[in-house]
Order: sequence, then C-alpha cells, then structure tokens
Amino acid sequence: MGRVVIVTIIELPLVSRDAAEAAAGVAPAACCGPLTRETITASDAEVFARTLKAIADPVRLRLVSIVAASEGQEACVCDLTEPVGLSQPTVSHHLKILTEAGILSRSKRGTWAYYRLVPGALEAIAAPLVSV
Amino acid sequence: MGRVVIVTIIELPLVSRDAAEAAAGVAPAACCGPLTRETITASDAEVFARTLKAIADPVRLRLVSIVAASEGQEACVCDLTEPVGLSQPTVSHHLKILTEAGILSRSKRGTWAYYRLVPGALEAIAAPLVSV
DNA sequence: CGACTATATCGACAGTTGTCAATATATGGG
DNA sequence: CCCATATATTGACAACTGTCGATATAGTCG
Repeated sequence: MGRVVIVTIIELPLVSRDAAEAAAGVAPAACCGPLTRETITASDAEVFARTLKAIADPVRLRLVSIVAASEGQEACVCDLTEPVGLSQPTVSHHLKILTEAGILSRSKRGTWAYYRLVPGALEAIAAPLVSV
Repeated sequence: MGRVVIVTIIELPLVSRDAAEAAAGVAPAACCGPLTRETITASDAEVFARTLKAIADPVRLRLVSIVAASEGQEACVCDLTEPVGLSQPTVSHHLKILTEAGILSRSKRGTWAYYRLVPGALEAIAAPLVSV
C-alpha cells in the first residue's frame, strides 16, 4: 500500500526568546498540549480558536503563503493587493488580523510596510493538532 | 536557551486506504504542500480554509478533544452536551460540521450516535502549516 | 511648504455563524 | 402498536465577518 511519510521536526522556543524574535512579533508559544492527549480547557480552546480563525480564511492563507515564499521572506502591501485581487484596504485589514494573531510581523521602512512571517508561528499553531 | 523539540511522524495513506479507514470517514489527505515553500493556489486555499474553519471554534475544539480523550476514543451526543454546556441541537450542529469536514466520523448504534476522531485528520490539517 | 504615494482607518452593507426553542425522525421496550 | 428516549432538522435572531469606497495619516521628494 502506497504511503507518504512526513517527518516533521519542530523546535519551539521554551523560555528566553532572543531579541530578534521578540522584535519580530509576538512570541509563538503553543497555547496548549495536544488536543488528543488531555481535553483542552474552555479558556485554552478560546485562545487557540482565536488564532486558528486568523488563518482559517482563503485570502489570509494566500497572504501568509505569498509573504513566506517572497524574496527575503517579506512583502509590502503594494506587492500583495494584485496577487489576491482585492482592494488595498481589504488587504490591510487581513494583514492586521494576521499581525494581531502573531502570525505576521510588520516593520515600516519609509512609506512602505513590510510584512514577514513570525518564525515558528505556524508550527505553534500546528503543535496542538499533532498527537505527540 | 531552553527548547522543546517536537518530532512528528505522520503517515498519510496515499492510494488504497483500507476498508476500516474508508468506513471511518473521509480519508484525510493534506490539501496542499507546505504554505511556506510554494505559494498556495487560490482553490487550494479555499479548500484548506474550509477545513480550518471547521476546527477554528472553541466549542468544536473542545468536542474534538473530549471525543479523542474519551474511553474507547468515542462519545455519543449525550456525553457531550453537559461538558460543553450547550443545548443538544447546538452540539449536534457542531458535530455535523466536524463530520462533514472529515475530522470526526459518526456511527449509529441503536438510538445512540457515536462520534470518533478520524485517524490522521488533525495531522493532515497540521501538515501544510509545518515548514517541511 | 506642497504635491505625491503608501498605508491605515472608518462607515456601510451583505453574507455567514452560533445559538436556542420547537419540531421531526428514528429506535428500542413494553 | 404506542410510548419513551436519543438525535437531527428547521426557523429565527443576534453577532460577527469580509468587502468596498471614502477618507485620514504619514512619509518622500521637489
């Protein structure tokens, strides 16, 4: 029987995150243990759901993907409106949601706002889903 | 610097899934490659977002967690209403969404409907989030 | 300064979502 | 066959969400 085996190694910063990471955005710490081991608490579920909602949108998935796959792993708003085919305010709105969720970080240089993927953010989201 | 290393081995059925798995629910195949490697297509993003939306809810996260951590990895609706503190129709509604997303499977025995976690479903959701 | 550009915020509006009460649909037992 | 119980469906409603056009803010370059 054909199988594809995916091996993932995730390193999550445990305590002292370094300066670069702190500057880059909110530290991505997993909200909770694996869902399937012990039952998640109501408040942890609330927190985790909020983060999941941030990426659970087709446009935001594409934005994250485009940013991550960009030259230098960063992109400005002007680079993003055309690929997703939405207005500039709408793209800014989505980027704000992603930034507030700690998935993207924003750094302004001149007139431009550059967004980049917070290292480890996606892995922190994935962590509670995988059964150890 | 303290670090926790998470090693995940995910086996996704590639072609001929066995009978038990087929009966248990929709086969959980990852929708797409890692987000950060190549940019996800619009339609793949649509599909992946639909699945993410299914778990991106505090109640549904708890339902999945309770079911997975239950005796025999299954639970009926009557076991679930009290823990989440919602009405029976509302719980049934959430369970339907999770089932249609291929995360839970439903098997009716007598008057009771037993829900269980589809093996590999959560890992399939996590897969595109982890950077290879 | 003043025009130009990039981005963010605001207000509005349609569409979706989570919830419940009421009701419908099984299923098993006397 | 009818009742009791477990679950699903329906309809309604408030709350949230994604989108846009208009406008505000802020930085750049003459």
